Amino acid sequence: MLNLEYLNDLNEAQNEAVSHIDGPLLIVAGAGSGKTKVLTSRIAHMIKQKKAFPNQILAVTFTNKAAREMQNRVSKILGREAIGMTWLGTFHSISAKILRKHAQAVGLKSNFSIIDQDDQLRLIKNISKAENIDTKKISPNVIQSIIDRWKNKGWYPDDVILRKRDPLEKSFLEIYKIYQSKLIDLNSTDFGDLILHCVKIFERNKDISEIYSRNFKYILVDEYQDTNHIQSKWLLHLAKYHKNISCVGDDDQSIYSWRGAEIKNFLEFDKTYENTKIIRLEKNYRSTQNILSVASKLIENNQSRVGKKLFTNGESGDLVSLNCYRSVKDEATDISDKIEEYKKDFSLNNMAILVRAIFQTREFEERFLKIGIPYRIIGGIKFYERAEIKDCIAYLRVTYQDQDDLSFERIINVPKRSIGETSLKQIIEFAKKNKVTLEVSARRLIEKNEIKPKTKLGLVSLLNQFEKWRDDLKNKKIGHVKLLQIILDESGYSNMLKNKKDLENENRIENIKELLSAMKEFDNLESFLEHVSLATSIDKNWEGEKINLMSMHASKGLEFDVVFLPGWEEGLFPHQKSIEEKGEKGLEEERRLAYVGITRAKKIANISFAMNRFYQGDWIDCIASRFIDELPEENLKKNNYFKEDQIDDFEFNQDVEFESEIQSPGWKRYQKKLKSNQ
DNA sequence: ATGAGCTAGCTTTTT
DNA sequence: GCTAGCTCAT
Repeated sequence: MLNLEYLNDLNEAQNEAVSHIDGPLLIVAGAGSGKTKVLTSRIAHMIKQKKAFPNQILAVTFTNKAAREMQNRVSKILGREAIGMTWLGTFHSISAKILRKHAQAVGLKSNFSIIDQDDQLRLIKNISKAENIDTKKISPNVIQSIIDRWKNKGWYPDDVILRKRDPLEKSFLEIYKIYQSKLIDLNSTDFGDLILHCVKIFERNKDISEIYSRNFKYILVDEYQDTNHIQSKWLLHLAKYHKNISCVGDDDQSIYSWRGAEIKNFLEFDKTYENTKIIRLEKNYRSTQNILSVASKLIENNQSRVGKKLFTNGESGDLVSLNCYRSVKDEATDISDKIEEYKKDFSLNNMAILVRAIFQTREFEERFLKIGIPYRIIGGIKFYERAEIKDCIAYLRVTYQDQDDLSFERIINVPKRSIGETSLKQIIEFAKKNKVTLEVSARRLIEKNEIKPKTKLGLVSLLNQFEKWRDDLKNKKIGHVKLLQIILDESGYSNMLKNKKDLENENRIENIKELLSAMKEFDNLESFLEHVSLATSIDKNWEGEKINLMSMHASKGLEFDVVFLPGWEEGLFPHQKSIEEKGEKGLEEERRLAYVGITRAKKIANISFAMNRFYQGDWIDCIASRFIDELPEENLKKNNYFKEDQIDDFEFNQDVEFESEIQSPGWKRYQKKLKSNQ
């Protein structure tokens, strides 16, 4: 007897979406309409109905978190049957998996390194230096974004179509050419390559693409509105044989166009795939009617959208608060007072302050520190992007993959080995001339006795250590955790940290300890390095009771009982830059961001703005965001400051005492400590 | 080879 | 106002 219990739990539209298994399907899923539930139930349904084995289902997400969540929820429904979902993961992780099997088809070895944005930038800087490009005229950041854009379009350097208008593009292309061949030399890929190489392999080797497209009987894609051109092409290849592709998304929540996302993929899905069935999930299970009405009215101001009407059977709930404050400090103060109130009914973990720009969190941090509300900031510097962590990874990579010049360069003089800029330049020049890796170059130069004596000492010992660590890894079969400990001790890295006793270094040591413990989760160095390349954070449980501070972008996919949305001021939200750069399109994306923000709230939403803000060194007067005029009056309750006379009474009053308190070293230390503990 | 001193730029950041 | 990144001096 089939256990179809999971179907009972669904509403009509959801049920239809789950049961419609064959053929292309587009699920337009509004905020809080249970899209993850539908996706996971679909997978369960396919397996239960014996439509496919777990390894014949491809399920793609954008984030590791979403992938993990999906895996967990499928497992919950299926139990043991869910084992073997080998193709559930992010675009990048699945691409990496495919690419490792066929690496030689694009000139790589299967143990290639995956570099992040930081390394990308370093590589571009190196190239610019070598090619005598003035980085002031052509900034590496710009080059990087252009290269990414080209890769998102599916262009290798030879495919690039230049726009005549822009004469600079020609030099960008030159750099791109060098950059790309350099990556191959380094046996490395960047994030864009993972997907681009796959698509190129599929295009050039029909036999390979057929293996995969035949295997994937069913394909499911989450957050489809965020896919870019190359990702949609990637999907097209993989869906070619069975054409059973279902995509879930919400055009109203497309907020990553600056990452190359094209809503076009979503809006034109039914043109790309013939006989597409479209199902709308419009029943919202998350928010109260008032919150939903405010969000819906706002988003109706957007022109380019599929259009859907969200509804709920839930109660109307509290009116959405709309508050005007004299200054940002008043805003922070009043919000913290409200938090104290709400704390009686809700857990701090279920409250969030969502901001447009991350600097806005500062005002709240100061306030929370002052009155002792515990908080955590989500976002900011990612764990694996911290310098000390990247150093560790670089050591491991050099040991594992000797072509990785970027890692070599990173750690060659960390800790200090008297290998200065001149010596490094010498090594780089020689490597370039003889087309060898930096490591080989260094070895040759030593043989030829062309390195300064003092430098030679440090360099020889480092190179010998590489040999030793590789022997530890390959022949002595020392585990990866132990290996890193050995490396840190023998390289002098541990001593370097221990000798400099300040708070920052203590944090670094803590972070490395955390890294070591995270490494234990992996079977071997190989799988750990793969994880590191594609992950950004070590998943920590939300320890303790803390209110959450994060950007609206970071809040996508999350929900909270109580949500505060401060700083709704023209210029900040919608952000000036966004409108300047992308005009009406930019404005609509900002509005979608507002929509995402509001719809995070389950029970209580507080929108606010300040009339005065200290911004980039100046006090500036602010006016309410145009979005505020777009909110429906009947669902709002406004505070007193909306009354004229109150505004006239307003007297500017800068709190000097507080300012001096902020700058005290003790405060900074305290803040640093709190930040590192979150 | 390190640090003081100056300048430019300052949105978001799934991988 | 803050800070990263660079230059120039020691």
